[in-house]
Amino acid sequence: MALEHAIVVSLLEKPGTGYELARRFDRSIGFFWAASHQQIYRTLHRMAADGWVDLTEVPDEAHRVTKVYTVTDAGRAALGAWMREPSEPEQHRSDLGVKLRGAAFDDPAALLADVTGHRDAHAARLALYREFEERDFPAGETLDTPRRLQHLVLRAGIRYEQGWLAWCEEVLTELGELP
Amino acid sequence: MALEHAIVVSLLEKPGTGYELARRFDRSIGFFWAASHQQIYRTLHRMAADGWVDLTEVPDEAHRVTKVYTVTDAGRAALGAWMREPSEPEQHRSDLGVKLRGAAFDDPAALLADVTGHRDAHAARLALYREFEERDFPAGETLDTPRRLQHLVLRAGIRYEQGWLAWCEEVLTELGELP
DNA sequence: GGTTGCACTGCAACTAGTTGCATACGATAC
DNA sequence: GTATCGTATGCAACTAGTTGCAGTGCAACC
Repeated sequence: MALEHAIVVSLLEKPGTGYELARRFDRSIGFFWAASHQQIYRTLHRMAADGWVDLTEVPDEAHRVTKVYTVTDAGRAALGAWMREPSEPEQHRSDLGVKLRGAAFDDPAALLADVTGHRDAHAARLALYREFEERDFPAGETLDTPRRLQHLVLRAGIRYEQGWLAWCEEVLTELGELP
Repeated sequence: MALEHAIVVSLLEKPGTGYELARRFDRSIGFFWAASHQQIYRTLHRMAADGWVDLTEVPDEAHRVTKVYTVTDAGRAALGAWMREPSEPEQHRSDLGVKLRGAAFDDPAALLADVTGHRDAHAARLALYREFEERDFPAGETLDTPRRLQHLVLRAGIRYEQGWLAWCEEVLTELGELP
């Protein structure tokens, strides 16, 4: 499991509240590790109990008390230990894969709408990632280590979306050619 | 959720016992939808209660009673209904992504072993998929509809592994170039 | 003839993730 | 002035998935 670790990394990059974390998980980090706000709040409680994070109650601009979390040395050590452990190769689960095999017992054309939707979603996300790449990691520029690491993560997202997009196109072509 | 649906598809392809299903999920179907035997047994019970499958107790070669499951009309109808529903675009979760961003606060070289392991795992799986493709879907041969659909599913696996493999290589190169 | 291995089924307890709701405050909309 | 929206935190109940264990019975090993 890596939600704890993803939270540690995000808080090392910048301390923040549960709500802020939830928003980061809707964007940057969330592109390779999704989590809902309920999950985040619950995990933060556990992490605080385990001593991975400290919290300070801080009034925000609207004078309401919010809880700002910071990583402790213990949390950082736990991250280091986890980074040195081997992890499982990524495993994909594909609804469309199941549906395609199911289509042998039904009408393959019934899948056109869903595959088209996936293609569009992957295309949109790919476009977004490419924008990030152009904006944050322009070619020919020398980047420092943290930026190069961030770029690598974005590269994974780009390759991932490219792969699915190309596959969706392939499926649409094939489905169109079936009797 | 698609475990029920994946089981329906597998049982439509060929009726079988829970154990046989578990083995199929270790191979073919499992390449795009993993499930443990405990999950499968539990789900089969629920599906039988819901009338999606029928079971007949059949003695195997060793005269022990095993339960062979077959899809009912209701199960088949449920599959058809699900196939017509839109599904979520696939979402990836990557331990390595988290680790790479974490490496900014630690030693990036500590990741070399893990990334190498992922590269090897993806390369091995890609080789396996390519073997399947050459064996079952030789180029230039005309295939019937179910086979073409199966081939498309395998193509997804090939593209997926290619993508991750290329990314791992990219990461290893970059990590080697860091100060 | 005991051990090991595999086919086969399953329970119990756990962790992870989802869904739906509740609450509270300030700002902006109309 | 009240309705609605965004920030912020959280509980409760559920579904999904994992881990560890346990039992039966055949076959083959040696």
